[in-house]
Amino acid sequence: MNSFTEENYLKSIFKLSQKTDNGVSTNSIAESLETKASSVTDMIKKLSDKKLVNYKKYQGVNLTKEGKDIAVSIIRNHRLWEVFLVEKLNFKWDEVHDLAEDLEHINSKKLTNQLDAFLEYPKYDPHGDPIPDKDGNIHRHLDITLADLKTYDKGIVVGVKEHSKSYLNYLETINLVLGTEIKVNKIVDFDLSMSVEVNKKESVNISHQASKNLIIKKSN
Amino acid sequence: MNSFTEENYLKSIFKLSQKTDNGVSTNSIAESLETKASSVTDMIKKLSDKKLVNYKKYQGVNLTKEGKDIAVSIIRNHRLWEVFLVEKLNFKWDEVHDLAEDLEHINSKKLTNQLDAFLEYPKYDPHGDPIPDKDGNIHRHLDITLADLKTYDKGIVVGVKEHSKSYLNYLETINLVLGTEIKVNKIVDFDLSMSVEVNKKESVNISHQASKNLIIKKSN
DNA sequence: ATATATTTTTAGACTAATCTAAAAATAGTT
DNA sequence: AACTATTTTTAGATTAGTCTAAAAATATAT
Ligand SMILES: [Mn+2]
Ligand SMILES: [Mn+2]
Ligand SMILES: [Mn+2]
Ligand SMILES: [Mn+2]
Repeated sequence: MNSFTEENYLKSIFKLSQKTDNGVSTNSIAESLETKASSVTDMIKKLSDKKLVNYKKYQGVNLTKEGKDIAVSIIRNHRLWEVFLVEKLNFKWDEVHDLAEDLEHINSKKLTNQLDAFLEYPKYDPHGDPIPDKDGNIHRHLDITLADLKTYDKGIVVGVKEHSKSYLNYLETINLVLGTEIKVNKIVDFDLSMSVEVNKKESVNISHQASKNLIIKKSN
Repeated sequence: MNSFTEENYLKSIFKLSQKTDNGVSTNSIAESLETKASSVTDMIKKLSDKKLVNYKKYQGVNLTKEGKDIAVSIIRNHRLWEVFLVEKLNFKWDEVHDLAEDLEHINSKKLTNQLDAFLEYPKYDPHGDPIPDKDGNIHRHLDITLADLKTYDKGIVVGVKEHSKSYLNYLETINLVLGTEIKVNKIVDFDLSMSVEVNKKESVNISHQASKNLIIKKSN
């Protein structure tokens, strides 16, 4: 089987490959895994020997079908466990990621599928990220953020692009959790900060930094 | 923190120390972990440096308070996860041990305690083994096995001393699962095999090998 | 008490994953 | 096209955990 380390590389390469058309660069992997480029090169060779990535020196890597399947199944595990922790064990959405990083490596198709059934086949995790189904299909949200909206646009909060505790905590204090209805009341052209109506009540001020990480489903 | 490997050594030493009054021998650890004595010696030194075991060369080891606490918490995790898998995810009692071997190393007090609460504070795991509570207290069954009973003794199956798939499967085929009422009808003095009445109905024949691994609570 | 058998430890080597420092390849700039 | 900067790879070392083979300590038997 594959080690935890190998699985983390595959997951990282999968996520990075969605942000680029070319191969995934050695440095970008190193950065995302907080390791050194030389370590990445070594691991890439290993994954290449195992036919989990396609690799030509200096050209970056791409996942093979098999490598991608493994990556997606780990992401599926991660997000299902996050749902479990929040829905069944009363964790908050800002507390589950690190635990899921460990739990995602428990390798059992039966466990994953039974957990999925137990949770009644959730489509999204506590951060709005889509959960790949049994066959690896992922239904992504349209990539519209609060920062993309115009004055008087309305919508519903459906996800976050930034998963740090501080950001999630902040959102909670201003009531911008998943499912919240919002309406843009004003956009300050100087710094692109916004005044946003939350659940038809209070207006809150939100920086561009914050608004561009909040995924919205426009509601007309 | 401690690695998976260190945790497995601690767990193994804890279990072995319950079967002996002296220190736990290097060879017994090696056997239980399916490794070599030389590897055990190395690891013991490491655990000793970390003050998790007391060790004098050639004298065997004993857990320190801290080492014991870690071992017990891992056993607590293991057994809670087994309950979860059986009660919530519809696993059979012979399918859960290997998964629990991995899950037990997920290290989070909060996770463990929330899981315990979610399962409504179970006292025993699917094999009848006692689950240590939050403070590490373990309420063991009296160590009476079916093989200890006399003719016409009655009792209830409350646990197993052997956890192999083949034994658990066999018990299921003859309906000797946890909670089953039994009565000893006959003991063959030649091979100590028994004829046992199960749930006041069928009588089954059981070898000594099988009966001495079944833990019974005598019912008068 | 001495010889023999068993257990435990040491010595030295191997693998996976990592690192630093240096070399090689690629990309960007004048 | 030539120089410079950046990225990637290589070379060599390190650490955790393991192994085999041999040495040392302890236990058992005569
Ligand atoms: Mn996460
Ligand atoms: Mn998530
Ligand atoms: Mn078990
Ligand atoms: Mn058990």
